[in-house]
Amino acid sequence: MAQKNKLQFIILGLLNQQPLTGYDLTKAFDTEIGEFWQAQHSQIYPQLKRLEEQGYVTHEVTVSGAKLEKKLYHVTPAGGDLLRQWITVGTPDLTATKDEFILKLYFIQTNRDPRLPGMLQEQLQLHTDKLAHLQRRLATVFPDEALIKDHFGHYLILQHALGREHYYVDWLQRTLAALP
Amino acid sequence: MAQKNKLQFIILGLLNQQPLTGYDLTKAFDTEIGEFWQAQHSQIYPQLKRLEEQGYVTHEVTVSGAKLEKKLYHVTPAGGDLLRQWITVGTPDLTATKDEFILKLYFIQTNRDPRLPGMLQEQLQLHTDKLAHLQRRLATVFPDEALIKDHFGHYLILQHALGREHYYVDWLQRTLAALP
DNA sequence: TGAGTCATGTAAAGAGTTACATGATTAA
DNA sequence: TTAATCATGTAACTCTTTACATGACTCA
Repeated sequence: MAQKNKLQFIILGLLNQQPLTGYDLTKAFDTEIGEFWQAQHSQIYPQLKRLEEQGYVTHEVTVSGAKLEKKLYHVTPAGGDLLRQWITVGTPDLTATKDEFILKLYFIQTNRDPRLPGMLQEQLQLHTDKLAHLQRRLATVFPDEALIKDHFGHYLILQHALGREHYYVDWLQRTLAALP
Repeated sequence: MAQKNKLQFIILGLLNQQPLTGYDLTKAFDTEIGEFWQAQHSQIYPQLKRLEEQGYVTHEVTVSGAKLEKKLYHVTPAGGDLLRQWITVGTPDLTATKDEFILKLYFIQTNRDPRLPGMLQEQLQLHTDKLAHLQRRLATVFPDEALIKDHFGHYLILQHALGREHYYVDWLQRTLAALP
C-alpha cells in the first residue's frame, strides 16, 4: 500500500451526512473540505464503485428531466461501521506540511537576498485572500450560533483553519517588517 | 504530469549547499527539511540518476575503507540555473494541508461526542512533543545568533514551523477547555 | 441556439510508499 | 563477532493529477 486510502473514509463521512452523487462529492472537495483534502472526479467515481463492490455504499438511480441519470449514493450499515471505526482509532501520524514556498525559503542564504521581499509579499497577498475567504465562509456556513451545536466538527475545523491562516499572515508581516 | 516534481528542486537545493551522497540526502529529508517535505531513498536514487542524465548534477565516486563506493553528487552550472529559476518564479498555489485528524473532526456532529476529549488529548500530546522537538532543533542548529546571518532561510522556516506548532497546541488546549 | 453547468465515466502518466535485495564499515 | 549504521539500488503497488470522452439540462 502507498498510503491508507483516506479518500474512502472522507467519502463515507460526506455520504453519512446525506446521500450525494459523485458530482456532489466532487464539489464538496472544492468547497466543504477543500481546505483539508482535495480530490478530482476521476478519483471519486472509481472509489465509489469500489466502495459499492465492498458493500459500504449503495446507489439508486434518479432521473432529472427527460433522461439524465444521476446515481445517488447512500452509506450502508457496514459503511457506517467502517466510518465510525476510522474516526475512533488513534491518529498518531503527523504528515509533513508540503508548503512549496517554505521550501524555497529554506534555500535563501541571507536576509539581503533581493528576491525575499517580493516572495514574502506574494505569499502575504495569497494568505490574506485565503483568510478573507475563510472569514466569508464561516459567516456563510454559520450565520447563526445555534447552527454550531449540530455541526460542531465543521465549526471547529473552519475556526482552526482561520486561526492557522491568521498566524501565517501575521508571521509574513512580521518577517517582512524585520527585513533590512 | 501528476504534480510538478518538486523533489528535483529540493535535491538541487541541498546539493547546492554542499556535495552529498544519496544516503546523505535521504537523511536530510528526515532531519533538515522533514518538517516540510519527505522522501524515501527509493525515490531519491532514481531522481539523482535522472538529474544526472539531464545534466543538472554530476557525481564522483569515492571509496571509504577497502571497497565501499560512495557517489558524491555535485550541482552543475545548469543545475544551479534551474534551482535559481525555481526559487525566482512565483509560488501562487497554496496546497491543501492534508491533516487526517482535522478530517476526522469534521465528521463529529456534537460537542458531546464521547470520543472528542480523547481525540483532542492525543493530538495535544503529539503536537506538544513536536513543538519541543522543534525547540531543541532551533537550539541545536542556531546555538549562536551569529549563525543566522548566513542561513537566514533555514532560520526563518524553523521559526515558522515553531510558531505554527505553537498555534496548534494553543488551539487544542482552548478547544479542550471549551468542551462541556 | 449557445454558453455554462450538471453528470459520469476511462486512460495515461507521474508522485510517493512499502517491500525486496545486497553488501561494507564501524564500534562495542 | 555481532549489531547498528552506512550505502545503493530495484520492484510492486497505491495515490493523485491531467487529459480524453461523452452527453443532458438550464437559462439568457
